[in-house]
Amino acid sequence: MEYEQLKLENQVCFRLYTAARLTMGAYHPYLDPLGLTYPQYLVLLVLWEQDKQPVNDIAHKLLLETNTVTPLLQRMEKAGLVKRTKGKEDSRQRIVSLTKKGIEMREQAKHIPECLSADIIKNEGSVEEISQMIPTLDKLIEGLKQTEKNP
Amino acid sequence: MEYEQLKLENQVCFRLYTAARLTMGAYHPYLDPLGLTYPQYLVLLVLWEQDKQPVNDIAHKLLLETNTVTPLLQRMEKAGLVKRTKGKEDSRQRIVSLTKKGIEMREQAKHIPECLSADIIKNEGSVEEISQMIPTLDKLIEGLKQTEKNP
DNA sequence: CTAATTTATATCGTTCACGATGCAAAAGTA
DNA sequence: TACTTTTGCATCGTGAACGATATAAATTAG
Repeated sequence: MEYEQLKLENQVCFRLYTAARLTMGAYHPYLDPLGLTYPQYLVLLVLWEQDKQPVNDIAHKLLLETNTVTPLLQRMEKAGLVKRTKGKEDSRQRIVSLTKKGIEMREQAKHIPECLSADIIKNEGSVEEISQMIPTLDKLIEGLKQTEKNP
Repeated sequence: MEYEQLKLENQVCFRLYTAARLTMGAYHPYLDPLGLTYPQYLVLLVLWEQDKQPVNDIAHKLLLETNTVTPLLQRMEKAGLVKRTKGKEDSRQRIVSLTKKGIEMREQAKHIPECLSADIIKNEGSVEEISQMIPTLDKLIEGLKQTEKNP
């Protein structure tokens, strides 16, 4: 068959795309009550590890463009989760810091990872098997990061 | 450490999310010249396997909602790739069929899968290793599909 | 020290992705 | 047959994601 490789069934990328979407969906039961979206949750993960970071650092850690992160942070500021202040040394920078609400949310989010693990176990597929993908995904991501740069 | 599990580094989901985004980005060099986006390419994959399908079938195969697929198809119709006609038996249905342009594009897209494989090989990480994720991703997707249904 | 360049962020336009809602056709029920 | 429910698709609003472009501050070059 000449077009065998164009079959959906044979495509890893489609699976990645779908798995990522459905996974984000699996967060809904836990993030909705907190009024968070998944990308907003990711920003909080970054800030919980280290508060007071410029936009660029956050974007870099999430492998996102700043023009994605900026509106995200604006919405999070409006929601009272973070504040954005001008950098002191470099006044081009916007330093993003957690508000009291943003800090406190960590406590409420503490159990989300294990809840998700439990959900995944419940519906077939072990967490171990999924964790085994980590090194491969990391290599894939690392490779694709390079591809972006080299035309 | 109490919040160890909230570290970005320990999260499979973030890797899936990132890998999926970067992978879609890797399609750009091949899809842009054809004037296609990745989801539009996916719709074409579905239609190339079987022409003349109702919106629902396409959405179901891509695991998307119809309210995502409908505007997608409207844009593809405007681009002259598909046409949408009322179903004969069930007039609620919209049957999506390939135009001449949509059919011919298959020939131009034929080599995209191998191009992508080549790109991935080039930047570290073998295709074999990535293909090994397929069964796990399939189980994960199957599990998450169930989770959607059961509250 | 002025001019050109780079950097950090923001804005805009387009395309997904999806929950909520609407609507008309079909199917099921009384 | 009339009525209710379900189904298939569309519309609307919101939040990403990102290319292109803009702007101001910092850096570098001359």
